[in-house]
Amino acid sequence: MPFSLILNNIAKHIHLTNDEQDIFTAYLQSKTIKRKQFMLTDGDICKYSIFVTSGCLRGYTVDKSGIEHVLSFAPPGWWIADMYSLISQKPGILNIETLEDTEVLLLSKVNQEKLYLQIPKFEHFFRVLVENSLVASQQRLIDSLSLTAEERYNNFCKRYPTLIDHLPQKQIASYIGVTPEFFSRMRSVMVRKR
Amino acid sequence: MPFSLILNNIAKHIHLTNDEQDIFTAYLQSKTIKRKQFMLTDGDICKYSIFVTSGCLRGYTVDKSGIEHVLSFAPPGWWIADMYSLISQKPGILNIETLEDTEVLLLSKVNQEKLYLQIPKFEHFFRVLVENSLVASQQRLIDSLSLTAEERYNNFCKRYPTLIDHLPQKQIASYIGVTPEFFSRMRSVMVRKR
DNA sequence: TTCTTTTCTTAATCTACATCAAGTACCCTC
DNA sequence: GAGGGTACTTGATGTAGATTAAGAAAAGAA
Repeated sequence: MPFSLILNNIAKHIHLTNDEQDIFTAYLQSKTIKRKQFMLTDGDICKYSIFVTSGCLRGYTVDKSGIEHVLSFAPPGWWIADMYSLISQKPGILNIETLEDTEVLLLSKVNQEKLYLQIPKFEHFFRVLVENSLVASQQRLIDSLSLTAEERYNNFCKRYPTLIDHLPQKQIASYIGVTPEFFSRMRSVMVRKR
Repeated sequence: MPFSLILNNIAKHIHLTNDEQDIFTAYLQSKTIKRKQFMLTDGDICKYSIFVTSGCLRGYTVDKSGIEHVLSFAPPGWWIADMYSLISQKPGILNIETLEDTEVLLLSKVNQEKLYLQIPKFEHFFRVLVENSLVASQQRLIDSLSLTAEERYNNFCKRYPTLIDHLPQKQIASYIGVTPEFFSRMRSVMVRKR
């Protein structure tokens, strides 16, 4: 069943009865997307929380000089959305794109709110989820203020071990906040150091 | 009454009966702190969410070169805590210090959890609060990746209009992520531009 | 008040990283 | 297996902001 990953994920934080599991999964919409497709683009209103069951996505913004900044990668078992737009239902600034062929489960904002009313435990689940995102986001902000590019790269390797050999270098460069040229040079220096 | 600010704050998101208000305020602990006192230091386990009723606090980390990085200011009406430590109950990395004589209300983690059980609406309230923090934190990360120091300063002025003339420049410099020297120079250039 | 400490300014020099440019190694697709 | 993107490398030069240093101004403490 395609739901085992998401249900195990939830079971880490709240216990659902079989009936509740059925209610929940009925609210989900399953989707398969080819690589390099957009699930959301700059200016869209974000209507869904996306849960990844296979493949990988990235969320990024484009600044006024046209440079892309990757905010997050979403390998299997992770959620991704434009939180600003999802909450406010105003046009967002995030682009969400598949990096390879990908399967996702969509939970619409409308269904998410029904879920809060029907099964209040989900308020708890999503609160915990958002708390963890907040901690990660704050830590990344601290890192970007206080670490060198090389240290940020080492942190990235720890945080996303499955992604390193699996992702174009320019995407990693964008995530840690340097140009692909500098990233390439930095890596060759790191290899020489050993 | 010292509770009107916090109750109005909550009323923006959930409705509480008079009884519920009483339960809630009974969980709060009121405190007055002189300026330059620490409410939390690096390595402490964070036991409280802090709500500011008057004065001002700042939360900052110190990196390995000894440089301080301000993560947030907390003027009246704002919450502040070391979220990582509060959630995990492990030693945190944040220092929380009063910038002037300050009055706060403390909600202990223990009481917060009792509140979730007794008045489940508070799950909703704190979920929304954390969601908003997450959006702000992500926006600040995007800003730090894509804007110049001058643009970040302009954003700061919009976000914290009450604080600008009221806060030592070095604190603002630390928040936007530059040295006090560079900040001073930048401001004099900005004045000349007009 | 005077003394001490902290904050702010200005200037010279330095560095991590960006930009521009050109070449090389890949895949994909037909 | 030839052509055309896209990804990666390497080098020369440019720049935002850091560092160091020293003096001026402001704010607390006594």
